[in-house]
Amino acid sequence: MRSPPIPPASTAEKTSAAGPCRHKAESLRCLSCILDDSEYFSGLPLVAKLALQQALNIQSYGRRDTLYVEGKPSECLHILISGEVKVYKSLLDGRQQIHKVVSIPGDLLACEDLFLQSHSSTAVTLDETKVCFLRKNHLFEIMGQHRAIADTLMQSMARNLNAYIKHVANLGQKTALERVASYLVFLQETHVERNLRHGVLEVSLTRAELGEVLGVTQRTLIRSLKQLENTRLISLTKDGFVIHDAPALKRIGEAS
Amino acid sequence: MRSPPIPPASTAEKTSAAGPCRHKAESLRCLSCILDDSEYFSGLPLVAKLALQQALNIQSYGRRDTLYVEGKPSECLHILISGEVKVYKSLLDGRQQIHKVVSIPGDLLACEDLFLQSHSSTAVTLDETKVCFLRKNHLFEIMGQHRAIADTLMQSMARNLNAYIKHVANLGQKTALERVASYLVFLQETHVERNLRHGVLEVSLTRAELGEVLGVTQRTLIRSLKQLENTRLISLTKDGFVIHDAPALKRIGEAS
DNA sequence: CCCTACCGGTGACATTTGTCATTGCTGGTT
DNA sequence: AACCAGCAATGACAAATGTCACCGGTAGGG
Repeated sequence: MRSPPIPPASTAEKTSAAGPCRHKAESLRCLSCILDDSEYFSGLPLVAKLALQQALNIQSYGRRDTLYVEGKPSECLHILISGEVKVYKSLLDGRQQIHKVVSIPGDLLACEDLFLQSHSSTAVTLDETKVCFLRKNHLFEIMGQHRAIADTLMQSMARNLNAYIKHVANLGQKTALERVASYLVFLQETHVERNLRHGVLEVSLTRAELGEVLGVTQRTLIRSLKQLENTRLISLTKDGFVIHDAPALKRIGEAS
Repeated sequence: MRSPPIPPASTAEKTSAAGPCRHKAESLRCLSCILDDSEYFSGLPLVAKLALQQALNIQSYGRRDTLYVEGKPSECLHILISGEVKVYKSLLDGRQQIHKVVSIPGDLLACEDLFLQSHSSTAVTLDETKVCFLRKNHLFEIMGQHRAIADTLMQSMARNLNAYIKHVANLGQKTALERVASYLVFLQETHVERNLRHGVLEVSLTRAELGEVLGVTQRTLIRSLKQLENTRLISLTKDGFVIHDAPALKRIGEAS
């Protein structure tokens, strides 16, 4: 009974212009540095990284392109190179629940669907985005040869699991204001060396989407933001949020 | 601002009376059949199972005993043998969010904390319960020798992850009634060969706890149950729920 | 036996959140 | 310049949910 149904998926094939992969020379060169830069993969032994590299393919997407769709067969694991992707589930009447926004290079996409026949959620880019992907059977094969890769994957899954646990705690027992506050703190903490320009927290989600992350409507999201602004904890600027009093925000959003 | 704070933890050491582990002869005999019975471990090669068995210890708990506490060092992985355990997080003011109720023999407890220094949640028994546990360093050692165990663990983690994803979808975008309906369906589906006696769905949670699972207060939980009863979809009996029209419930709780 | 504690359930009311219609701003297009 | 689409924001009102005080049954303990 809310927003209109899911927009049609405009799958992309184009190799878009602004590839923010720090190197001009694409392909292997780029892949190799992805693995090195990533907090998760950089610890792998060299042979393992090489084996991975050879199985990877790069793909570029534009804004609001679809990576994969809920219910469709799940065949690949994706690794984010650059850009941002929202991952969500839809209800029949159009309500959407955004589970996460994946924006850290090296983060995995669809790793929760690794042992499932089909995708449990839909992934759509927010920006120009590059990912590399890896067929499941290929991955399992490599994992058999390199234990370190299985370990890495398991840790990544554990991290994911803990993110979801935190999300459940937020959605389950907090008021709208508390959710907003703790999400802002979360954003600031995770984006501190990246999307934070001149103290302004840039967010690529619309107000409605932010609401879908936090399980509230656009109306109450705005109400809560306003309330935080009125109490001087944040400011709303044209291109993002400015956080004035992070400790106070943290206190409001406090769970345990 | 709601219920009183967390009850004190009365850790148990007793070997309680009603050990529902199908065999009288405890110890190794029992452990071996746990691994065989469990959907997750039964597929393991024999050597792997033997290695696991030797690292396991059995522990018995009474009702409302604490297995582990949020924030305390996380040192073991637990495997449920029998009984039921609720896993939850607390907010400062006493609000609790129950993440899951673990009740299937062979299910893992604290596997989300495997790579964490301390437990991210608290686990308390609902019934007389037996678990076996396994020190982390021991586990990692065994995993190194038997790849199959690492695989099993990863799959278990993936299953867990998907359960949380489903939970997020419920809590995020559904009304109280929808949550209750989909939880009842979930209970019926997962407990169909176990807790379902004469068509009555027995639940060991209080109304307040059920509310904490679904992220609503006791009051609205009861309201929703009543509404479902008034529309003849379920009945409330002294010892549980009777589901009359599962398809209709499913339709109400439908996400996708 | 009474007493008490706990649990399920209810009513009345307060508060929060959702719905809907509307405004104004902005950037892009013609 | 005129127009349009998309987004942020607001007000008024409706509906859902939470809070609180209370009742009644029941199981366990002295």
